[in-house]
Amino acid sequence: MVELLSKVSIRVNEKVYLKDPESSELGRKIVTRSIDLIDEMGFESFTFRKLGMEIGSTEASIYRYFESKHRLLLYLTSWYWGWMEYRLVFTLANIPSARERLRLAIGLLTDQVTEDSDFSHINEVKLSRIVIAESSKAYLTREVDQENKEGAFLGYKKLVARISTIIMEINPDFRYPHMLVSTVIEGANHQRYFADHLPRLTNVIEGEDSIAEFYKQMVFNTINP
Amino acid sequence: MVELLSKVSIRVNEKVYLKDPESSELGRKIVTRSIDLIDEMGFESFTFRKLGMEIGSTEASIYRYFESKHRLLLYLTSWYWGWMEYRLVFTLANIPSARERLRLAIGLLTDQVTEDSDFSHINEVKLSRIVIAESSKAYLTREVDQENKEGAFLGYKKLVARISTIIMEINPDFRYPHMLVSTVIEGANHQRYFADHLPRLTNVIEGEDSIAEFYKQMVFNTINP
DNA sequence: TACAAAAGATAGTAATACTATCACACATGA
DNA sequence: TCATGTGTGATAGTATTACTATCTTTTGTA
Repeated sequence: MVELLSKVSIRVNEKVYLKDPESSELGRKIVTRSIDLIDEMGFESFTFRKLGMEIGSTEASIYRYFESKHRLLLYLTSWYWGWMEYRLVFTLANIPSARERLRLAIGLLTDQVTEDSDFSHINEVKLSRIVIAESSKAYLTREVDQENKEGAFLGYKKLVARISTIIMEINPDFRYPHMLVSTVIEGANHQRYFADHLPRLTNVIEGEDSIAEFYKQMVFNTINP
Repeated sequence: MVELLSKVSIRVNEKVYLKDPESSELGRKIVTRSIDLIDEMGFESFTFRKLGMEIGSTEASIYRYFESKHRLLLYLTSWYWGWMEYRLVFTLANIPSARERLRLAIGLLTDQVTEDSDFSHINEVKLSRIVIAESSKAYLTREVDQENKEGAFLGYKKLVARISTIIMEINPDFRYPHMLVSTVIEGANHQRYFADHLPRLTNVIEGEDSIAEFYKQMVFNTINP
């Protein structure tokens, strides 16, 4: 899989960038180092000026790739959902049982990302931390409707749709598949954040992945009581 | 209840403000009008300068009440969770059945707030929209640990703890009560936002409150399969 | 070698999120 | 009645941010 992946790149909707960052050395550096910086200092403190200094370039050059730092965040989150869908397709290939496919899918969405797959210039461990702490800010803005029209959230929606399909295979009468899947994705991210910062809002049990465990229980009991 | 409430005020942890906004006319105006403005223009575009102009005062005067606009957001969200807990206690009083209490609690958390209770200078309908669209930003910052230490999130944690207790009454073996409750609260808010802006991430069925319905199903099936 | 496209260098702007200082109105209490 | 202090208003100032504009230099390629 790693070999195959090394020949593949995740496509991000072209509306979120001005110039494809995959198309040049500078573009890839912008992406790689922005992930480092946002992970270190948080999205609020991150600026194109700081990034420029880090990569030995300038603000102006970065603006040729991304219209704003918000668009860069859209790029990073879109890439992440694209990557997730990619992993999902491979993970579920040739598994006949729908229940087993759903189990694997929930695992993928809720397990902690602990290994950098190393098939790109993107560090997925750091990126997953960014998604946990910052991805809500990608859509909680006044520009959400416009950006949605432009397709900025297609990757997320495709992922949700794909898993909803599995749920409908298991129980065609279940009325809220999209709601359930997006609850799991957002929920798992929030619970990981709570575990680190607001532990009284969650239940982390030493030595087990409670979050993955909880959401598996929740999904199966909800769709097939 | 309305009469009783008119004599009561929601207490917010005093660390989030410099001077209690309930203690003066100006303070109450700051809170009332900031809710209007944030609801209208979003938290990003909202500034103390604009608020000052709205209430015929100045930036400097507002800064005497709140250290920053972020602290004001903490105040508003804390007030909201305090108000929720208050309503919860009244709603659940004298209901012997734990299952019925849980049902009512989930309803309170997930139903849309459509009426301004009119017992304070705070418009709860607008505030609930702010909570839906902006409250994640109250804790998704690098200052979360410090602010948590100061007690900025106590209201939220108390509410979660209170509902968790009911769950434990129903099923003492359930291992993730806090996780379930915070998943419901955050989930319901996100789903309302999705319904308005990213409808393919949810399932809104015309003429019924799908969100409340879904989370009730989810909770009961999860704790008592 | 010629030429365009990409990147770098530099400068500038309006707005933001504060901070600092001073003046003044007004209520209280001695 | 005067002194005092508190709360508020008015004004100004700062560092930083999120861009934009323009010009020059480098680099790949035909």
